[in-house]
Amino acid sequence: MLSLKYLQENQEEAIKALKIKNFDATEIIGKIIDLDEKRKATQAEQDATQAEMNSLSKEIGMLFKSGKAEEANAAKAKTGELKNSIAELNSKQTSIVEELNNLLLQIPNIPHSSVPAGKGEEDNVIEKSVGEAPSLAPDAIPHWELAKKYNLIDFDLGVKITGAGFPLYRGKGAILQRALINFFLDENRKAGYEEVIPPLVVNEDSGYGTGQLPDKEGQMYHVTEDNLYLIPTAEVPVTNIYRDVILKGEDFPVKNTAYSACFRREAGSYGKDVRGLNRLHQFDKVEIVQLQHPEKSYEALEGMVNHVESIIQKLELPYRLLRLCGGDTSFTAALTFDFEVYSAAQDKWLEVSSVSNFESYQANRLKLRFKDKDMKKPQLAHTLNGSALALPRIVAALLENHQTPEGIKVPKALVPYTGFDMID
RNA sequence: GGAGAGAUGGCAGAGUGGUCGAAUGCGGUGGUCUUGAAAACCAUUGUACGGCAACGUACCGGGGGUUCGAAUCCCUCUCUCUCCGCCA
Repeated sequence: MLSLKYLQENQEEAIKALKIKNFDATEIIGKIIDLDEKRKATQAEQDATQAEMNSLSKEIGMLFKSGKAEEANAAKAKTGELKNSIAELNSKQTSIVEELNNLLLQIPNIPHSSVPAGKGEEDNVIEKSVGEAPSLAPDAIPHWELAKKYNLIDFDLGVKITGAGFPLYRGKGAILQRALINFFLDENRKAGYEEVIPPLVVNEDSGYGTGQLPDKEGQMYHVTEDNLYLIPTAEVPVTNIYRDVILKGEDFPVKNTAYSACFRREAGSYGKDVRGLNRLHQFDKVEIVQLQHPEKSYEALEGMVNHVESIIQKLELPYRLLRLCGGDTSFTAALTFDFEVYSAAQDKWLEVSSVSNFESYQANRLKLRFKDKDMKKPQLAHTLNGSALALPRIVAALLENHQTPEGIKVPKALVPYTGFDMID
């Protein structure tokens, strides 16, 4: 969420910038600023009353100690009224703060000045397009058929065991998964990211910390018995490492990478987009997370984009880089770049990575701050994350783009990890 | 699953109803001394909100209660540890 202070100091600017995200903030920001005035006034009144109460209590203690029981009891009589008004002010304050918070949570992150206006996918800006779609044989087939042909993925068995969207990888298909995970982790480690293996299940606090709760509650699998949630991405447990943390300035940059299985209910997605590996309930992903000094977060974003790009290049896949427009940038991001890989057999672009700078939007809710020696008060850090990379669509693109009449060619960089150079 | 113990500042650890935002030790920061460092000594060292400031208010795992007054007493939840059981 945005900080109150920012909104107070930059009201006009914020309203203008949020229009890029097609969000009219005029009314809500006005309400917030009014409410905060109320909050301050009520707080001041409450503090003063409490101060009076405190000193009266102290006095009573002294009186009792010095044996003046009568005076003490007289003073006691006065406390009842104070007590009532404190309770009253307190409940008033609680509801003001609650309302204020609710409103704050409804405002999306301010988009970066370079975010283009636009309504949806079609307005995203293609930053670059690299590599050419391979000229496939006329009988080229989509990955779900390739997966069957070479016995790599058994979707039917997944349905039998669990349900749709939970594929079973086998043989070279399973090895390919493991190879990709290790390849990605190694690449990330070489780029300075510390590897972590986080829990795959998180508690409510963590869900709120990264903003999955309360708004996206329905998208996560919920273990009601223990009130825990299956993670939709490693971003959740990894970013929550830093919840309620105050870093030192010299700790930056903090760089973590994690492989995890990801679980998404994907309630409401049906149809041809869910064919094969395009959209799953359980999938594998290697994530990168960075915490940065506010002055350096955009430099870091660029570094992350370049890093992800280098991995895709090593996989020998044709890709393009998109700068998301306001309408397609997520609620919490300030600037997002998407990588899409071309699937020749499906004749469509598949999103394989999304790299975003959240600036202090996530950090504010997480209470992730840093403090330099010369700083009086802790300041919010910037958080960034990206997929490096998500497996299913990479696998789909690898199978489809590298298919030959003899079999599927494994990219050179991956061979040391798979132990074979051809799937046949 | 059963029985018990516990949760206090960056860490360790005192504090069982008022003078406690909290002793003490360690750590951190600044300084004195030193050619430099170490040691020693001195000072300082939580977060949030309000206020130009002085200062005020809140926070001793979370929530609720008793009381004029709660870190301290009561209830409840969560978590951690120990033992037993079960088990990868």
